[in-house]
Amino acid sequence: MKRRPTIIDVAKQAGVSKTTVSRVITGDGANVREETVQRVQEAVEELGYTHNAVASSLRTARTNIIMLSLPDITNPFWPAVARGVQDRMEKEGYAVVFANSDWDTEREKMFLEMARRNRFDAILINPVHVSNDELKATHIPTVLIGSHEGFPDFDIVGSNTYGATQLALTHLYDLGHRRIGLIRGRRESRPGHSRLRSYTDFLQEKQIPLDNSLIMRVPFDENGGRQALQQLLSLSTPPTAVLAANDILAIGALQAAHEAGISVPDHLSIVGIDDIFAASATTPPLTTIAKPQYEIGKQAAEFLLDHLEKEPALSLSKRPFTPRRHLFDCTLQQRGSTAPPIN
Amino acid sequence: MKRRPTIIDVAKQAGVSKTTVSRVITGDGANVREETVQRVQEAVEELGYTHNAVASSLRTARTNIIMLSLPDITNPFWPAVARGVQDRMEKEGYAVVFANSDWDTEREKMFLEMARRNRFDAILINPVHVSNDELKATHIPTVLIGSHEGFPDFDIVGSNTYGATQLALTHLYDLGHRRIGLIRGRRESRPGHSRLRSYTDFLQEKQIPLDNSLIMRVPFDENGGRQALQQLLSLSTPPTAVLAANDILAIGALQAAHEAGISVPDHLSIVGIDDIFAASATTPPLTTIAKPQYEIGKQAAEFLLDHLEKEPALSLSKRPFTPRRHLFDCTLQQRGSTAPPIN
DNA sequence: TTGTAAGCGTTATCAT
DNA sequence: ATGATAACGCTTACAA
Repeated sequence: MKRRPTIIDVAKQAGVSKTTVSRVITGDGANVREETVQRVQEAVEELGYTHNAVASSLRTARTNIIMLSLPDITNPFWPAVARGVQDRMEKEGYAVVFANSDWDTEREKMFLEMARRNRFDAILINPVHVSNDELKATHIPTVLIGSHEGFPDFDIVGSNTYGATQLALTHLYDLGHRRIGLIRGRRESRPGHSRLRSYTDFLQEKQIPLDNSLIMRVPFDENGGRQALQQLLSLSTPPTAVLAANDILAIGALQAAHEAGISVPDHLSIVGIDDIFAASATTPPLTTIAKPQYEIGKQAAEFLLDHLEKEPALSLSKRPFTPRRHLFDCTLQQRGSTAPPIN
Repeated sequence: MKRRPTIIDVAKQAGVSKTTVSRVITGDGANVREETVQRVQEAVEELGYTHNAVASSLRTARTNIIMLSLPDITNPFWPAVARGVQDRMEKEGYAVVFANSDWDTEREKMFLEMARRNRFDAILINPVHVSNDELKATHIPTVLIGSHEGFPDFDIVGSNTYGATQLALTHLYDLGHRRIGLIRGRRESRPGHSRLRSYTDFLQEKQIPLDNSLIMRVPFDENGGRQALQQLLSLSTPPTAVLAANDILAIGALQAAHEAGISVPDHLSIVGIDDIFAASATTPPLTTIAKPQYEIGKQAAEFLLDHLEKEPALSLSKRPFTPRRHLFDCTLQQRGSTAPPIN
């Protein structure tokens, strides 16, 4: 039973000190003779040595691991974002740990604790229940994903949800719709607000009276969308168009429409938000507001790297911190689920 | 600038030795007086101490982190599997690092190297390019996900791809189809084989002559499916039904059919495999073969835990190892994209 | 350019 | 039931 070789073994084999080995391995080769580098590398080969990142982390206080905390990895929106994050962070040598809170408060907090215990270098999070102060208390450099308010102490990357909603509503309005339903996710409290605000602002601007029976609040999944639409259809004067807070809800609504024998877009227009893969696979393909998911992830990583390059521990506490927000604009992805109202 | 408190600080505060603190923290409280436990815990509270997992790992040679290596996290199949893995592993206190190889050989290998350097406790992988021996060389307990052959040294969890294919073909055959196209993914070399074998076996059993022009091999995405179907439709006698190796390909094919003005299922039946979310969102909803994705992930985690509970380092090398394979049966999810052929 | 030696924060071993 | 002390494998002043 041979244990794994350490730098000491390598040092012996190469006939140098472990310091020198360390210098070679960390690429700090600047101050090592070329010939010595060779000898060390040969020894590494021969022994099949692998650098022990754990020991290194203990010494350097950097793990090169970051955490990405998300509410629901099975919503296709997030994997696309995650890829942007990963592509960028990997390039800098960071590994990305996924934390899937499943909308659960305790889990979300547990993950923060995990990040602390494991001394992860940074956190990227779409906060669902966790507060600004709780995030600050981790003392870990953190960047938020999602257009959230109430987080004055952090950089935020997201999309312009307010604008996205306006875009969708304008599209419907221009087609001639005046009675427009809104399907919101129940859990999505914070961004949900910005959608709602955008909705009411829009109605006001267009001088359309607000009808609360047109606003549905349902669980954030396909079935939620289905239920919401069923209820909307049962109104004495149903809407001629519906905006759903995301594509999953919209697809559920679309299915409910099919099931109810309502033809989309002839008798009902439906718009989603996100532009996930499935949006283009429905019939009719879903008109939706596209968010640059990959870019969002990438930009979030970029912000994080800024924090990491400076003094990791101090970035939050010390110098006056002005949070940056990068909200990507969204674009209308016009497909087949919207058309002028029939009458 | 106060550094983070260590067990030494806690020990001082509580008036005990750091050994005792360690005992309390690791839950090894068996041999500590209740009163002492109290004192230590109070000190922990007061100082805001968090256990340093890195230092602990260095000493114990366990990180409580496992790696999940996947080819494409944006294929909705995998997040569902991942959730099963995470739910199970979390319960045992493990964190899960995602590695997204994006079908790239170098990246996949790089991730193995990462797992070694970081001393991850185990690897869960859907191997795309990596070989049995390369996996063995990591000396890290590993379990495979996916129905792969050529990996004699590892436990495998997956689904019965061969059976799934038979199921789909039988369904089409029973509907009356005799000319059935097959759309395979180009990259998916190994499981692709088992689908192909199942396909040819089936034809043979039913005494249908094999027509190679009915077998398409395309990139593993929506566009691949689209292209494949276009080509199949351009044949002098096109197939009356098509089986796609996964739902993404099937959805691409479905779209191509729409675009070509071919009505599904009236003029063409399409079957997918996986039953991802989008499969039920298409019109017509896709008939497909459902795999128990969450269960697959959970079972894989279960196998892994077996390895972890025994001597981690020895599980591969020592005692005679009989690999287990747990292949879940798949079920036909009959929806709207299949019907008897028209003639 | 290279080596010596002192940590990093734990846990394991052995005493007491 | 508790404590002293030696690892764990690496990085980093400081010396040479």
